[in-house]
Amino acid sequence: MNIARAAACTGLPPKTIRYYEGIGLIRPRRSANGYRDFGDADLHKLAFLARARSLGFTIEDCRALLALYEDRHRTSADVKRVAEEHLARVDRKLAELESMRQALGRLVERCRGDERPECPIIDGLAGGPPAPAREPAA
Amino acid sequence: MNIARAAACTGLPPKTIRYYEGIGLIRPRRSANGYRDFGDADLHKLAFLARARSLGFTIEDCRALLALYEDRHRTSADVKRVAEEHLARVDRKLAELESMRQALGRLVERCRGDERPECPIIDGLAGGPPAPAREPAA
DNA sequence: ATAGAGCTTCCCGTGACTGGAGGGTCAAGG
DNA sequence: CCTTGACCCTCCAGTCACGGGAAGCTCTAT
Repeated sequence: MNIARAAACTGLPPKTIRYYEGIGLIRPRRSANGYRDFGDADLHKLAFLARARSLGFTIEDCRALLALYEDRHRTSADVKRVAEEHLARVDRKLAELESMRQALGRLVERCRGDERPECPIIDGLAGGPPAPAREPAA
Repeated sequence: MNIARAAACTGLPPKTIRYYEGIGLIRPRRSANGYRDFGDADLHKLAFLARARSLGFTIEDCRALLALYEDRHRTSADVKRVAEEHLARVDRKLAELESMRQALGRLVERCRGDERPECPIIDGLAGGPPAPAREPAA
């Protein structure tokens, strides 16, 4: 199977598949004409990679997970450790994004968005105090 | 004020400050010896940039926001538009991360993490059906 | 005079691709 | 047999927002 069909099967762009080969994640055979020739095992690995990437695993995580996928003597503890570390990263990122979202939301909320220049967003960024929501600090 | 002190004042690393000058966000004067010399206006801009970046605005957003910050004829609508677009990006990213977190959490939860090779995480990545939480699909 | 800290510029590397140039291969149609 | 167009190949450069480090100049204190 050539690269376009492998791409269609796995949902990965051809460029990405070539990239994965370049960094050693897969090793498809080559036809006599030099074209890549993907077998079932390659397709399974590519689909595996596509799912792992869609869950946010890094390429290096994927490399480790693929090795575990192919190792019949793995332990589920090994797999779980990789996944839990990633989960922790995702949770940290989520917390960071949520705090951004909140701060940003507060600023946007208080901006009238009219034709005048006064703007709590600019003021907030310029370092004015966070400014209370309603009361002008009795 | 030299770069190390400007860095201390704004919380930005010297490297980042040089980078911001490189891409035209700030234009500090130069002393006779060629050292950068930061004035109050530069420090304000740097602090502004630090806050905007910490809210996740891209460098190009920051460029636009700085221009609005310095434009006394801006309208708050202009500012709000930039902020709302960013807010929308943050919300999309949050939704994406939350869905990742959920899928990932489901897999991790179901993995016993013991010494045996059977692993719902690997199975999930390998494309086994999502597999119901408890019931084996009556 | 010298040591050490601080400043300068310049270039390379990051992650995970994506776009494009330049060129070989294949199948169909004239 | 030749051409056209759709494939395929490799290699290089760019993305984003910096960070590391080299090579070299300047300042301060001893």
